[in-house]
Amino acid sequence: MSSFEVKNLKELATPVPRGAVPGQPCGACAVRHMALCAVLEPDELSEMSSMSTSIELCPGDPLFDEAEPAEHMFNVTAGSMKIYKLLADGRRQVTGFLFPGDFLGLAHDSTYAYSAEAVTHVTLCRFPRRKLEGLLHRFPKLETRLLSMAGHELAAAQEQMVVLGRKTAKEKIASFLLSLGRQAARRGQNDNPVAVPMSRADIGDYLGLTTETVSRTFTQLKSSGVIRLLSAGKVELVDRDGLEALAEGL
Amino acid sequence: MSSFEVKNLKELATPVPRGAVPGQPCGACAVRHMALCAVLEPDELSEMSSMSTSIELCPGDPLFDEAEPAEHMFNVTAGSMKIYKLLADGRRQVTGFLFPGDFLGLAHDSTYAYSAEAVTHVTLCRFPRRKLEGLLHRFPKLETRLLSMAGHELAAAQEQMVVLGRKTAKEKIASFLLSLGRQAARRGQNDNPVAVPMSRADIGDYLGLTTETVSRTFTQLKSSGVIRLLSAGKVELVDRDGLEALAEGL
DNA sequence: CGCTGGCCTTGACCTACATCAACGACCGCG
DNA sequence: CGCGGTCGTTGATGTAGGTCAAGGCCAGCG
Repeated sequence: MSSFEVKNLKELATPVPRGAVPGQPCGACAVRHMALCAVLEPDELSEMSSMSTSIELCPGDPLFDEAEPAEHMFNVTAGSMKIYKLLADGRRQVTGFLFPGDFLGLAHDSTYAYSAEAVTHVTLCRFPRRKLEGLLHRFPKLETRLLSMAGHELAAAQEQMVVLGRKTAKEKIASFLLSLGRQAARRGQNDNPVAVPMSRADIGDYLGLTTETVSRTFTQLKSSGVIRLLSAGKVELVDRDGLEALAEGL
Repeated sequence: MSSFEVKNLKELATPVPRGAVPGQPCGACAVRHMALCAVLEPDELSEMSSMSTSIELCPGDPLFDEAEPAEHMFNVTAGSMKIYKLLADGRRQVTGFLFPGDFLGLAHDSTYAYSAEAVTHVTLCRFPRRKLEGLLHRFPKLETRLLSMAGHELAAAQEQMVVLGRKTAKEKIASFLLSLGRQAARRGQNDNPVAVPMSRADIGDYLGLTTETVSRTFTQLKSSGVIRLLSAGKVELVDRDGLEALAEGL
């Protein structure tokens, strides 16, 4: 059994409905109700499905790089990804983590505005950009849906600016854990213990901290009893109210 | 002559085409080609115009507050605004500055996700949210346009995350000045010297710094000869290449 | 079954920026 | 014309978090 398949099985072993099984039609997709395509009727869906390809990535695999021509758009169906931007000297800012149902590839000009890379084993639907844009025009409700998703992302981006610009390390980590929990709950997954599939380095690059500070802050929260660090990247939120107070600096 | 009118005259005295004159039809609007309504035909435009009201604000006037029911959407036609979020203890993060042509009021649920306040004297078009949403559905190209504007904002938000999370004070200020210049150029205004209408405190709250650090960094950039501080909130970018190098940390 | 290479954690030290405080410039106002 | 308030600048000092360095833990592999 190859290492790839082991990883795959691990993913599938989680107790939660996962995304599209490659080769299966969209109708069976576990994340359709959260994804862009949630608003489509069966016949419209099959049209959208006919222009999509299923993609799989292993942890660390890049999906695309910043400034590359944006020829595709994607929908995450299982696993988690990170998107990030780099400075010339290698400093990195992770601008978001993506989970099943999330859309990926909105580019305001013809190139990607950020790089995207798999955090866990990931499956995605891939759409040729041009074709999907055509579909958006033929099905305005798809465009409405995308606008609403973009509005969500914009609000999340502004919230993240507050975290980056005005919160302390402890507040940042507390906010991060709560936000992971909320996102998991929205997808109908376990939000306690919450899955933290990304590395300390990724978390640091998301919150504007170093891995050392992330690590220290985790142990600090653990020592004060508001969280417990479990194995396999799970964190138990022991005192959610306390965590919420910490996140707001109260 | 009231102080309000004096301020108004000051605004109008700038050498650049300003926004809508209250009472004038949209057809005469100086920022229409950059605004949401750019894509409408004259008859469609008059329909949109018929649901809009013209609004004026003096510096410091609030337009709406975070968490307030989002009953309107707006289009800035002249002047500049700031949008921001507050933490419980009063820490503030300015998430953006808005200029003529910018759209304002995208709320993902029924309440505003941030507060908005005038920086200079400002004029806006105000649309009832429900009516504008109806128009979006009747004119899908309006929705396409809004989606494209949201994509721009999303890209800008991600760029700002890099600034907040990974740049030093000097890099932040350099990036900020260049970004102000680019935005001014896009609106066809002077980008050198660039207008910096907001206070040091606002800049600090935008960049995740204190007013003291903003001030010190300005004088540092001035001393090293890359900028000159002129009167009336103008900054001359003496060495734009140098500033660009600084902004990227080179 | 011991080696190797990622991650994560912990410790000692340092620095960029915050904080606290004073003061100058400007402006509308009495 | 002198007064008070706001805003910006500058200086002295403090500190949160960065940097540098050393192990610890664990999984995959020879």
